[in-house]
Amino acid sequence: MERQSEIPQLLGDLISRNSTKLTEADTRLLDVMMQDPIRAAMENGKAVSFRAGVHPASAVRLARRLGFKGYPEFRTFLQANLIEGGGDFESPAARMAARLVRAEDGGVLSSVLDSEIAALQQVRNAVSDADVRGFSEVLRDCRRVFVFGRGHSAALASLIALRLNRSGYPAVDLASQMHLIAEALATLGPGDVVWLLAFRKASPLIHQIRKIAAERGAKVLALTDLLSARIDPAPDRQISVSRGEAGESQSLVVPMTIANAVILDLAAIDDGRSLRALSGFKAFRADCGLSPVIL
Amino acid sequence: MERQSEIPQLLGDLISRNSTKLTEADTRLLDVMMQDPIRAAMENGKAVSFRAGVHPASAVRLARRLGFKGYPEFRTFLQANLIEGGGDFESPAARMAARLVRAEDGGVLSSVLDSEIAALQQVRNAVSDADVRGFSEVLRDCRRVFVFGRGHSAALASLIALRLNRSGYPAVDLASQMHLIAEALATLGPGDVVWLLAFRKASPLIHQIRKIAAERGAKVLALTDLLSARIDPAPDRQISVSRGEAGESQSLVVPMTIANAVILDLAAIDDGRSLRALSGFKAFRADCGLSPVIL
DNA sequence: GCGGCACCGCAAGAAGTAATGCAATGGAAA
DNA sequence: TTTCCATTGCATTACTTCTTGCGGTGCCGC
Repeated sequence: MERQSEIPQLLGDLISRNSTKLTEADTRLLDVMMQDPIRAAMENGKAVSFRAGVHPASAVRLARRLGFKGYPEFRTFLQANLIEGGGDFESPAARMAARLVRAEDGGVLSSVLDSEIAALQQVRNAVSDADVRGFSEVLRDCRRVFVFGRGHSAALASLIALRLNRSGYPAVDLASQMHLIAEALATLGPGDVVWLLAFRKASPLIHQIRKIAAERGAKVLALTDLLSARIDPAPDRQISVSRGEAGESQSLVVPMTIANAVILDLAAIDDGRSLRALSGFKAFRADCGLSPVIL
Repeated sequence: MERQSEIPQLLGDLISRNSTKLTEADTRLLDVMMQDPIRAAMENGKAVSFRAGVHPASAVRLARRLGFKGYPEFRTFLQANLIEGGGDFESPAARMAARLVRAEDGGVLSSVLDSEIAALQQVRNAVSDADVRGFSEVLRDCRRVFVFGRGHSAALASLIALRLNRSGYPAVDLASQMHLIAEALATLGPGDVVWLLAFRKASPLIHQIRKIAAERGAKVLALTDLLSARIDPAPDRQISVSRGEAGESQSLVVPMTIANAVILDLAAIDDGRSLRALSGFKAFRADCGLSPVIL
């Protein structure tokens, strides 16, 4: 099949090449397709031809006329066009291949960078601004925050608690207070928020804490990967991100970035509370009289 | 079907709503879908399940578990989500416009992602594989590691210490042991390594610790940004990176990624020591008899 | 260690989609 | 006007995709 050697890169190209032999029905079909290429690439021949007001058989014949073996092959072409042309959306396979090539000639660093960047790119698809806003709204309206994570997530939990405190939101890192955890949970009530972090394996403690929060009417935020997404009862707000490539990514880059976005968004919706607290903290540190060694 | 009155606007939403009943196969499928929602919306159940490495039947069952009548209805939902909400793959121009609109009305997430990705890209120019290797070699040949960071860096320090320990390198996070810091430093000697972390403002403690390490013949690694790069006397190895735009990027993404690269590189040059320790740790956790609540 | 339970893959059957032979319509040339 | 040809729509056939009952397997609680 010589078409392979000269696959038109665009639908428009393809049309102009064959414009002489196009019929009335073909035109109607292509018109509909050009108006909404996304739908065209997703729908099946029957649906497209219905929208074009022609018989499904015409869609098949158009595909063949354009040089494809059948309609499915035509649709595959449309899809490939969209995905490739889409800029950020290389196919995962292509991305993986690129990474392997780079990993071969480069060292560890560039391959780590590649995989972190790819993971961050994927966040665009997996997490919406509404998700972030959901978290920040809950935080804005709460009295106290308890952050909890075990293992690697513990580091992230302490960072989140630190940043929330500096933004004027009373936050406690439960993991660093394990010996006081019962006391902390005992005072939990409506108006409090528990922010859970779980990756790769949700600690049983996570579930117990979630249960206690439910009983006491505290809200629950959960930032997890898909492996740890099962929390019962479901958190009030949850953001689940892909755990990335098959490789055991130990990285906290993605969740940390999401947490950063939440805290930044919080500052955008709390009428200056965060900003005031931050500058207050700065001033305090400057002239509190404490030794700089301690700070 | 009452689902119609409350159709979740996003796949993520839908996952968190049903997160409790998701199975292993479901997770694999959703993972693949989240990584490339466009493909997922276009492909049929068979293709998606193949990419996820599960049986097509699992795709159907996932769809039903999520509340759809069957897989086709699930795919229709995915498509609808993309068309109205995402705009993730309109023409490049349209996408750019959409991004601007989103950024204007507060799309914090994507701007955070952009700046983190840009910061990671810069690392390629600022840090070489030789720098990474320099760190990992020092770590490989040392007896003990002391990691130190204040403020935000403290979270990173604890993460580094945790990972080094799991890799079989005795490491202590000094910041979490502030009350014992004198005792720890008192035993410092040749063969020990101090890994310093400093960003935006090097704590005076950093300099004192560096001085003590010099007197006692311990090696010093420093991971800093350019503002905190002046440590006297100079560390044995130092990596200085820009943490992103001039804006007050509080993010630890860049240093964390470099630390990850170092630890990964360490595993590549220590003849299996890291790998053995990691699998040893895994085995220990599995049958040490300790309550999983603690771990 | 033994039942009970949930999950997964398999494979047969059901549903839906695509392809093709055939007849009807409409237009152009003889 | 008649004939021929292209194109469309319909209906049937062929094919792909989806669904579902069944048996094997692993895990948890007893």
